[in-house]
Amino acid sequence: MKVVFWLLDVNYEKREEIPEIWMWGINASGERILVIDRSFVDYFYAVVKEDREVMQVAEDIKCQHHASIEKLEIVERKHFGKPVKALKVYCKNPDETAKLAKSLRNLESIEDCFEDDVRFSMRYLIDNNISPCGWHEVEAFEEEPDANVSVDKTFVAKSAPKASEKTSVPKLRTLAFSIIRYSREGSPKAHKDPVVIISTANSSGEEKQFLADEAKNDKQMLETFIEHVQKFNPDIIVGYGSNERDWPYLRERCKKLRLPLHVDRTKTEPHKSTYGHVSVTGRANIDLADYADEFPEVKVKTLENLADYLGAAKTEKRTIIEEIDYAEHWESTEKRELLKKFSQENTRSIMMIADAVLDFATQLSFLVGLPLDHVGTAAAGLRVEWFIIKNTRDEGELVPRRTEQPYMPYTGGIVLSPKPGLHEKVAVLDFKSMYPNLMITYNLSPDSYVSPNMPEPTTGVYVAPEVGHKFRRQSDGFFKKILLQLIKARSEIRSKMNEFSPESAEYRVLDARQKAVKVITNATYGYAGWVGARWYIKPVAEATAAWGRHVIQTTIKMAETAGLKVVYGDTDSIFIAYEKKKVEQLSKEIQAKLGLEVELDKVYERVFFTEAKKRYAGLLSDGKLDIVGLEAMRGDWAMVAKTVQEEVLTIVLKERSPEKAKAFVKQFISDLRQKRIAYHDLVIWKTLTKPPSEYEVKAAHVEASKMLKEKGWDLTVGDKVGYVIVKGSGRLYERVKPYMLASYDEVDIEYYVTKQVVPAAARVLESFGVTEEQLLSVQEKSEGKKLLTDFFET
DNA sequence: GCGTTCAATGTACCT
DNA sequence: ACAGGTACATTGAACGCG
Repeated sequence: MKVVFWLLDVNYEKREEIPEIWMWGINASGERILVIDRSFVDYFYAVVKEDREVMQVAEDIKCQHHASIEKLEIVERKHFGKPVKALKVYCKNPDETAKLAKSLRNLESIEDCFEDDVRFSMRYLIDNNISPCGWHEVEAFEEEPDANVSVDKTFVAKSAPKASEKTSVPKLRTLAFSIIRYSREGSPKAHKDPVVIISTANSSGEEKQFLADEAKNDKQMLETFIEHVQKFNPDIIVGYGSNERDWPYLRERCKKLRLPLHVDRTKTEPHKSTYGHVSVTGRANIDLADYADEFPEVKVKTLENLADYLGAAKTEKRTIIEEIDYAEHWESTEKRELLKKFSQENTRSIMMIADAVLDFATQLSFLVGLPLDHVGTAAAGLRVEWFIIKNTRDEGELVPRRTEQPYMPYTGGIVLSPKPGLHEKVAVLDFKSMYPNLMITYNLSPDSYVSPNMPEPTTGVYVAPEVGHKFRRQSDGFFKKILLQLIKARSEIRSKMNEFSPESAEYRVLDARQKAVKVITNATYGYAGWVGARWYIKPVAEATAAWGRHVIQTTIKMAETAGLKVVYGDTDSIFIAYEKKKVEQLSKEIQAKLGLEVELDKVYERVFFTEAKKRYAGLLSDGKLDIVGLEAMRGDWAMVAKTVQEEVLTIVLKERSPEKAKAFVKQFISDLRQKRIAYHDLVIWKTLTKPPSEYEVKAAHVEASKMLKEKGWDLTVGDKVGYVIVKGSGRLYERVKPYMLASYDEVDIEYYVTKQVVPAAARVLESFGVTEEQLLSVQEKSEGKKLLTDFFET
């Protein structure tokens, strides 16, 4: 019978020594099904040395390793575009593929072995062109389901599944959860500290909370929670920080309580995979923290901040309870209610983020071919890499091994020094997807690179400016093929989007898909220059950047020749005085001369530059302000400084009144000194980028993290530390306190005045002759009427 | 011995 | 654990002065 299913998860099991691929899916009628394929045989490639007789080498190996080799084929493949003869070695036991490859690699007749590092289940997906989060068809027969497997039906595949045309996404059951752990002092430890609250919410709109008993025993609660998961039987489980915190804690806690944490579909427990995610067999476990980078506007990526950004704040003002106060809240009858409410709110926030992110996650998984639970934890470079692996199969290109490479930096894009001050009517012209298009135009790819010791092809080469790297003109490299395919796909998706209303499910899915395509397209250049890339060839990235410099420099010259003043530019954009006709004409000329598309990205009514690069603010015709690079956009400045700077920019750009801005700043400083500003707005957040012991100099946020550690609160690399500066003497790092451990009275307000608010404001106002001293002076005359004495203020 | 100078360190941003 | 280019605050040792 023909079975059609949408692939949710895949894993590999071995039953009676037979390797099985298990595909967990959903069929068109919404049944949860398992499709088992017992026919797939793992393999790897052994590339034979050029001077060796391939047949002979094959015979020798077959004899020598007949016990572990299922079969052996002689094949033609490519390695960085170069044709090679290889043996495709099929292995009886997938668990021993790498071992066998390792021993063959030592053979004198073998150059190297490849793809033994592609895991069995990924091998299966790639070879059969199966995409997670996509629909497939398979000839199969139904089998009696295993008692330990919770699905509606189980099938055994008679042949490999085939991708289907269907592009919809089935209705998925999603369960969100968050936990509250009780700890009297410091970070909770699973061996002693119980989980006291688990809050859940699901895609059917139900919310359920589980509580420990009065003696804080959590065993029964955990049991009920596990039952609840099984009963709802979700396809997707979402949490925030769940891979690093919740799952490991629940696992350890359950182990201690001798309770099997059976939340999956096969009665096994969540397990940490090599990719860093926690895998729940038969479901997709997703840690939404892995998608927090999708929201760069949110600087401190707490659950609350993300939810607020996504619109939670509009509905209701929540009370945030710090982890440090959980125990106290649990102990008090009234406060416990607040804690319960807070916990449920957290889960609601998780659901909200899931709504904002899951379409994208699904489409990314479908595009790059990594299972839904892997794709989130996979770093950008690995997402690109799996996409390449999936899409170079038909090329016959072997997947290179990851090798240790020396890091050699190279020159990147050009940044122009801005013309400081205010400018009226400035157009921003930029090249559409400049790097991907350069890679297409000049065939920049790992397999089309012509190294200095290679003979130049008769059909000619492209020679990159400045750096001189050569790439063959004829026969497209796989980067070019892939990028063309991606760009075409995106424009097709975007035109299809027009057929639907922006509110429809179809539109949402398509939008998520075009976003996924864009992400992979734009990351390809970065991938090319990444030393850790399997297909790392430095000249590919270096030549791309060199062509980019050539293009932007040519563009600048053409603009100037056309009589257009260039005010600023960065990598793939130029800011020019806006003269409609001339700019339109220029765009056409650039397109004709360079073969790349330029776009009039925006026109600023007015734009402000300091002398620094990468920092400016522009006013758009709809009254919106674009602030770029300045303190107001940074996460490591106190809110007081950011809001003041934003207001200053607004006044200066909209009203052109530095005087008014100055008055505003002075008023604000006065308010600040009178403590009329929220304590929260004084907190400074900085990331701990390495273990505290590895810092070479003392730093405020590191000292703050040490103080937290003293109190038992562990922070790990990547965490943000929130601190305030308190009164006292000595270096800054000697006057720091974690914000939860300090009070307003201790705060050194003058630090915030002189080192946060004034510098942020002066960054803008100094261009207009307003000095830091003037902002700090108390008796300044208003309305801009300056007295002689104003110039002598200190 | 003390204040000043400046390269190094560290973080976060832009395209 | 995608690239390079850039700004800026703070540290801490070298430096200059006397």
